[in-house]
Amino acid sequence: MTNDQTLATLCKALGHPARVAILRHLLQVNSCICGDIVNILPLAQSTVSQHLKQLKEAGLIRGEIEGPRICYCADKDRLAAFKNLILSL
Amino acid sequence: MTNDQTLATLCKALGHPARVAILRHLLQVNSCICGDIVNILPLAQSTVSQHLKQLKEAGLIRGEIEGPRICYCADKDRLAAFKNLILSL
DNA sequence: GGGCATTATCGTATTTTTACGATATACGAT
DNA sequence: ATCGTATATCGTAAAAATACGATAATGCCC
Repeated sequence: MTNDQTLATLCKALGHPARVAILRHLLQVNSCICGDIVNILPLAQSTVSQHLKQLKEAGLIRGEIEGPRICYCADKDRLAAFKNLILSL
Repeated sequence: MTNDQTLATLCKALGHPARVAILRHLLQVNSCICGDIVNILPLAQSTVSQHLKQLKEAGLIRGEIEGPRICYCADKDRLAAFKNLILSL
């Protein structure tokens, strides 16, 4: 994957306000909540799950199984790499 | 427009490798070429024109009429604002 | 094991994006 | 005025994104 493609992929992942909001929230609350995101956003649970999947596929967040629930958190290394790619423009 | 929405809009504009390539090229060649972009990318002229339109609508590039051709250049202020929004994450 | 809570996935409808060719528009040059 | 070049726009087809409800899957607790 070229740098341009990586950058485009990461940008695309953040190319929706809901996903920006999700990432920002995960960065704020260091403890990784998940169902709370559904409560915060005005979207159905399945829609939030889809957005989470897209962020996960882009590598911006990770999800760890924790009992019956899944605990998401931001991948700060990946975010840092994203910032560097943007700054390289 | 909230910060999240602005960030999402800018990210969406760069959420395609062709548009990343266009922006990067405009930043490299300070003189604003246009038809050259069509030669560089493996895309039809109309498709390139559409990508330019999206970048222009996001404010990342500007187009100035220069005789029969239109001269595009990157909007460095807007790009700087984008970088700041990303860094604020 | 049965029920409860949490999350993912499926199916689907609607909208948006992407890409192209064809056509229109604008301008300089002849 | 006509031609050629450069760019935008239109029309359209195919693919992808977005959103939802319904359903499945997972794991705790009784």
